[in-house]
Amino acid sequence: MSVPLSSSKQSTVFLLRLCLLKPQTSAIPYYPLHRHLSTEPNPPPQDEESLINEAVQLFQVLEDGNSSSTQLHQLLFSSSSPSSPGIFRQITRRLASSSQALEFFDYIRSNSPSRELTSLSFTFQAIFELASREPDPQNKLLELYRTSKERNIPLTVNGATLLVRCLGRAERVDEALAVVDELDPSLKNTHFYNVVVALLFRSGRIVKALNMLDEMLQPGADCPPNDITGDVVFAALSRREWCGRSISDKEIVGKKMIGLAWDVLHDVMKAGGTLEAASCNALLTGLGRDGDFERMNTLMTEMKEMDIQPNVVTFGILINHMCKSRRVDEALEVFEKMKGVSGLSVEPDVITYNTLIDGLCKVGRQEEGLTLMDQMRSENKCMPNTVTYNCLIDGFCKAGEIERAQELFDQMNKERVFPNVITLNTLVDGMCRHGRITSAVQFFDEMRSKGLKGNAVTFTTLIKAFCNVNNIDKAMELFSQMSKDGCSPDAIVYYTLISGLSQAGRMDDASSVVSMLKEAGFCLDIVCYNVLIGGFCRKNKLDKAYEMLKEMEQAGVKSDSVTYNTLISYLSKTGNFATAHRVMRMMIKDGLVPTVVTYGALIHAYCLNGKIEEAMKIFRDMSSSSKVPPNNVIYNILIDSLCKKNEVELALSLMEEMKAKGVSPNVTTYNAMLKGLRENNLLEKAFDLMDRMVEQACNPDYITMEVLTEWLPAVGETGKLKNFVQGYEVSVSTA
DNA sequence: CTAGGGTTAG
Repeated sequence: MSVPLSSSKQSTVFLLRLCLLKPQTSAIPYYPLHRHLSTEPNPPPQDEESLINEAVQLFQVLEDGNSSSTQLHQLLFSSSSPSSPGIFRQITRRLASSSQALEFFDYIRSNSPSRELTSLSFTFQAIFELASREPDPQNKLLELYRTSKERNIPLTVNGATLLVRCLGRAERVDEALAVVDELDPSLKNTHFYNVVVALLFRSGRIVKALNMLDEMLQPGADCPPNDITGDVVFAALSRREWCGRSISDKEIVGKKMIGLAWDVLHDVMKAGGTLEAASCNALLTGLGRDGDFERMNTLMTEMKEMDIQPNVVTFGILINHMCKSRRVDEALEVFEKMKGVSGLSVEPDVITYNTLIDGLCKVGRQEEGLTLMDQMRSENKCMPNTVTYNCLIDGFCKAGEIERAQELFDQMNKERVFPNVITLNTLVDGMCRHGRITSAVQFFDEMRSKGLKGNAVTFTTLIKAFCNVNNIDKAMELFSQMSKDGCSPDAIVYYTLISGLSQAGRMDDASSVVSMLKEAGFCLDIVCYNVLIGGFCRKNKLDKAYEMLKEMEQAGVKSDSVTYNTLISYLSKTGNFATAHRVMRMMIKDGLVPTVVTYGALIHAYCLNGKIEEAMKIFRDMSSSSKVPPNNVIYNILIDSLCKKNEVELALSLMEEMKAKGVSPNVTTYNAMLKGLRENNLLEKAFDLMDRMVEQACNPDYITMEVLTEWLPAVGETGKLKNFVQGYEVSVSTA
C-alpha cells in the first residue's frame, strides 16, 4: 500500500532511517518515491505506439537520402497529428544512437520552431539516456551537455542526474558540480539530491554535502529526504577517516553531523517513532567523540523515559568515555549498575572488561586491572584476549615495571592468547622509555624470527629512542632497515626522524629526509616546518630558515605563534632586538597574539645581553596589561638574572610577588634564589626557602644539593642540611 | 576495547 504522506511524515521516515545502525523495516508506511522518479515513462497507448514506430522508421530512411521527409513531416507536424507531450521523447528513445537522436532533435526544432522549451528539454534528456548506454559515455555526455547549452536547452532533472552520476563515476567531480549549479533549483528532487550528496561524500567534500542536506531539509523544499538519503548519510557518518581534512575542519563537520543526528533522533521521538538502543548508541558514540557529556546524559535520561533498553554497547560507550576522561571510579559504578539493577541486568562482555582494565591502567591502577582480569574469568567465564593483555602490559610498562609486563607476556603465550603487533610495540616502547633500548631491539628481532613482524609504529618508537640518546646513526640505520623489511614509512616516521635530526643539529641529514618524505608523497606540516626553522636557527643558518618560510608560504602553510617565537628568540638572542620587535609586529599583523613564550624569549635575551632594565620593562608591561600573565618560567629567568647581578633583594621581592599572584615556584626558582643567597651569605632567608620547599614538596635536584652542600657545612649548619634532607624522607614515607 | 610523532622562553 502506498499512501502519500505529508512532508513532515516523510522526513520522519528519513530521520528514523538515519538513526538506525542496521536497516530495519519501518513501522511508518514508506512511500516509494522512486516510482515518481523513474526515468521510464508510462507505456504509450496503442495508436501512439504505431505512430512512434512509423516515425522512427521514416527518420532512419530519411538519413539514407530518401525523400520520405514529407511523409514524416506530415506524420509529426500536421494539425491532425495526435502529438502527446512526450511523443518526441518517445521517438528519440528508440533511435539507433545518440548522434542520430541529435539529428532528429535538430530536425524537430527546425520544423517546429514554436515548440515549447520543456518538451525540447525532455527530448534532449532522451539523447542523454541513449549516450549513457553507449561506449565512452562520460565524454559523449559532456559533449552533449555542451551542445544543449549551445542550443539553449535547459536540463531536465533526470538529465542532470544522469550527467552527475556519470561524471561522478569518472571522478570528474568539478564538472559534475557545474551541472548541479546549472540545473534550475526548482527542478531538484530527492533522487537528484541523493546522487549529488553521495558523490560529495565520496569525494570528500563533506561540507558541501552537509549544505546540500540542509537544503533538502529546508521546510519549503520539495525534496524530502528518503531512506536512500539516510543510507548515504549513515555511510558517511560511520566512515571515520575523512581524509585530507584538517583537525578543525573535522571537528566542525563532526559537530554538524552530530547536530543533524541529534535533531533527527528527537524528531523521531516527538513523532512517536520506535527507537532501538542501536540508534541511540550511534548518537552516543558521536557525542562521546565530541566530549559532550551533557547531551550524553540527556540522551540516557530520554532513553529511560522512552523505555529504550540500553544494551551492552550502550554501557560500553558510557564506560569508555568515563575512562577516557579519567573518571574511572564512575565507570566502575556504571559497571556495577549494569550487572544488576532493577531487574534488567546486562552481562558485561570482554570489551566492557577491557575498557575498564585499560581505564584503570591509564591512571596507574594496573594492580586493580589485574584483579579485574581474574574477576572476568571467575565471575563471567569471560576469557581475557589479546587486548586485555595489551592493556595490562602497557599499564605495567608505563609504571616502569617492565619485568611484570614481561611476565604477563609469558603468561599470555602460555594461555595461547596470541600476542600481536600492538603487544610487540607496547613492550618495545616500555623498554625504550626505561632505558633498555638494547633489550627492545633484541626483543623486536626475537619476535620477528618467530614470525611477528613490526610495523611503522615499531620503527617510530625505536627511532625516537635512539634519537633521544643521541645515537643518530642507529636511528638512520633503522629508518633504512624498515623499507628493506617491507614496511613503508608513514608521515609520523618521517616527522620523528626529522625532529631527531634537527634537535641533534644534523640539518643536512634532516633536509635529505625532508626530500625523501616529499618523494614518498607526504607534506610538511606546520610543526615540522617549525622544527626545521628552529634547527636552522640553532645552526645560525638564518638564510635556510627564511627559505623554509618562503616554502611554507608557497605550500599555503600558515606560520603560527611557535614559528614567530622561534624567530624572535633567535633574533633577540643574537642581539638583533630591532628585527625581533619587527617580527613581533608582523606576528600581530598576521592575526596572532604574542604569548608568554614570546615575552619570555625577549626577556631572556635582554637578560643574556645584560639589559636587565629592558627585560624588567617588558615584564612590567605584560603584568600590567595582564592579558598574558607571567608564569614561573618568566619569573625564573628574571630571578636568576637578578641574582647573578647581585640584586638579591629585588629577586626576593619577585618571589613574594609570585606568591601573591599564585604563581608556584619550582626547583629552578629555588636553585636560582639559593645561589644568590649564598653569594650574599643570607642564611636565614635560605632556611626560610628550604622550609618552603619541603612544605610544597618541591623536590631538590642535584643543583640544589650542590649549592647547599657547598654552603651550609662550611658555615656550620650541617644540622639544617640534614633536617632538610630528612624532610623529604618523611614525606616519601608518608606518601 | 589495545601501540608510535614533532615545535617556541627557564
